[in-house]
Amino acid sequence: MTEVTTTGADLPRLRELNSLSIVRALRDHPPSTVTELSRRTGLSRPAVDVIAQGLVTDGWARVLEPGSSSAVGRPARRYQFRAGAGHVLGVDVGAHKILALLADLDGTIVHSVRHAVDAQAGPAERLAELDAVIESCLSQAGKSPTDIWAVTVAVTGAVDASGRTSFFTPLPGWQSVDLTAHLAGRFSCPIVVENDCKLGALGEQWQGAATDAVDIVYLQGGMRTGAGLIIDGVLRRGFGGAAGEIGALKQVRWLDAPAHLQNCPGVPETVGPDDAAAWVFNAARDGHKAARAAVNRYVKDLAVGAAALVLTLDPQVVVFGGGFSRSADLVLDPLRRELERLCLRMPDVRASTLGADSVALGALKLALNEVDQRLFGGGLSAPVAPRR
Amino acid sequence: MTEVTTTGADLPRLRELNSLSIVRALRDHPPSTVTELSRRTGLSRPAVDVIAQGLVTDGWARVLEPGSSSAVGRPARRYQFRAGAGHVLGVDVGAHKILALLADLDGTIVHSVRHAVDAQAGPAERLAELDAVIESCLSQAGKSPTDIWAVTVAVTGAVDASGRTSFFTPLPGWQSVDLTAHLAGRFSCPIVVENDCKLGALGEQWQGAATDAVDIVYLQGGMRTGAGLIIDGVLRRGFGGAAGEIGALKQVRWLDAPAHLQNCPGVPETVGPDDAAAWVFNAARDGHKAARAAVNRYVKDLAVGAAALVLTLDPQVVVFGGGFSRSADLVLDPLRRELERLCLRMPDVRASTLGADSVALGALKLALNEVDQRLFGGGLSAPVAPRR
DNA sequence: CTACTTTGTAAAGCGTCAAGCGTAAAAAGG
DNA sequence: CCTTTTTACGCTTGACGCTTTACAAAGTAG
Repeated sequence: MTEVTTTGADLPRLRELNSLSIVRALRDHPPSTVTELSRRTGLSRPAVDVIAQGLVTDGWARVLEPGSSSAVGRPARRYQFRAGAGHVLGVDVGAHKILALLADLDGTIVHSVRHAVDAQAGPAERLAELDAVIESCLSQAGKSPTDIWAVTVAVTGAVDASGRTSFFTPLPGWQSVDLTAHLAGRFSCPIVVENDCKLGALGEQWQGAATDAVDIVYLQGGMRTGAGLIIDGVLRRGFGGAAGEIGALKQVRWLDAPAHLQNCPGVPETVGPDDAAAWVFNAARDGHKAARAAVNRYVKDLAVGAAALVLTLDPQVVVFGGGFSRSADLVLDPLRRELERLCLRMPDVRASTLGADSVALGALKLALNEVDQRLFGGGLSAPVAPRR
Repeated sequence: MTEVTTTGADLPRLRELNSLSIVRALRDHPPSTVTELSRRTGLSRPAVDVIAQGLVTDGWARVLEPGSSSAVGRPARRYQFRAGAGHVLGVDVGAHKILALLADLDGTIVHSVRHAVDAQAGPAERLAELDAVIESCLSQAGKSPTDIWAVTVAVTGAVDASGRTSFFTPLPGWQSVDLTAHLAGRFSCPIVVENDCKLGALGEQWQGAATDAVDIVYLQGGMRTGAGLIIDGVLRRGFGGAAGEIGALKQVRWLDAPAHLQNCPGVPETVGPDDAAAWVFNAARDGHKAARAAVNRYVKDLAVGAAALVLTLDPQVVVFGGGFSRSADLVLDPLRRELERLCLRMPDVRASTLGADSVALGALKLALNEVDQRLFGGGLSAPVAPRR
């Protein structure tokens, strides 16, 4: 499914292309017979056989000798992509928690570690916690940093064009942190830092509520409101990495939208500011009048920005994710009503199915994409970790 | 530069791919020697020679026998892409005029015809005028409809996903018109109907103010305000063809923005409503106080929608086009100031260099793209007009 | 005219894939 | 247990397309 530029191609290149095509077919349906691969790629059986054997000697695939086959006829040898040849790491550095996911090249999650972090923690403390999470995730899975082929870290705030620094962020003291540089000492593989909303969108497209769509607006509803955009199947960063930051427009009341929930009258003293929103949602669900009004005001403000995104992009799907997506049952219907009122063509409005994990999963997916691009983008090199 | 999906490829496919690569190299630098092509494509000289000769016999290229060569060594035979093998038509159906451009496969304009149309004309009259423009454009260039390989028509209003009907439009009585069906009788080639703002964006990217950019927001400023979006080099229509219609949001005062100019106090009675805006711009340029204020109010309203687009997409360039782009000298600076105030990362703000022609040129480009996709998308068929 | 440079073209060699056919390995049926 | 059927394996042959090499052709520079 990947694309290669059409320049002059000679025979070795042709074989490389066909090898790639077999690798892809192998990854899509893990244990495949030669005949299946032949059918899927359009290549002849002998060709597939030779290539598959080459992949085995190169270390890209392993062969499963025929076990108990229930079918009639000679049981076929099966080839399998060696997903365990490399691993990738996706990390979500949030305000309250740090979540690391370790996965193999198939995207199968091997291990995950989640640590709680104080929202007020300074950058040094947060970085130390990040290191601890990564360290324990690797060691508990029995992996070393050299086994990792790509790392993606999700942070709040926009990430600039080089994918390096986040030039503004709500995390205290986080502006001056160069995460890439910080991790460069530990990993020699590619390191990507990306905005959390964008990665949330990627996660929902990969394994969440929008696997069927290619034009997606992902709304992150939480103490901070944001958006991630997928257009024609590809995550869009914008020229300077600031795509989706419609919340910066004052007419779009995203900055103040969560305040409707936090400042809702009737929240007990015992409920902290971080839990106020959850309390309001629960109260609204129970019929609490002021809470319902607060939720409605929140959705009304959310919808203005959402409408701006929808009118700009005309997406197929709008996914509501983020911390408040647990209360999507209260949000979705009024959000739909508002969008119906404001938009020309109504998109499909859905709740996130990944919840709080969407960002880390998106980070994982971006790391996998990075590996794909490096290893399969131009030619098929040996299965070793790419270097920066 | 075009992409092909990586499926299994055999030898004939390889040669097809290389033929394509040569065709492209040939189109980029028209009269090329075999050695040049060999260097550009990476193929060996004999291979290029064989393929080029094949292209000549197929009718895709012609050969120029060596003339007076100033260089040392044996003078080289030169191959040239036969741009005249086919032609495409781009038509802009505006409120006041219909403009048709006829070009060869290189995009070189062979002929153009412009007719004025009464803005109040009904659909029947407008369609008749469209037919007349196309008819005279073809006949004056000595072409018949069978010489045309693709037609694109620009209309105001959104165009739905199938590219067929425009489901709302400011042109009187235009809703019920099925332009594709109307033209299908005359042409057997692909016919595409598209929104004028989107095509304006394409035109500016192709030959206008944004040839260097791949992330472009095109603003159409005129009696109607609209936008076209190019992201990562590709014109984006949105899932339902309604991308860029941010003007439908009431908070974005695009609907009323031109009214600031039309209702400006001090416009003489003798100036009709269609010319009021032009008068106001001229007056503002002469220092007329009320006119300057009206222009500023116009730009302020324009900027809100522009900011929404910029914040959503974070483009590299914003191009100001449409009828008012003749007065870009008055618009650009205040527009920049407003965007600077509203946006996170400031894009490059430029005036259209194509003016009123950008839409028709964009239509031409879309028709050329259509031909490219049909003919060069998968394999290299004979040079004949593609059929729907 | 000769030396030199560059292009055009032919021949040889190699790598890749498709087609075809015999063989191997299992299950099903007698 | 043996035969038949079914499917996969693996080999050979042939065709195709590209590269390399070599050499003739067509110009310029001296």
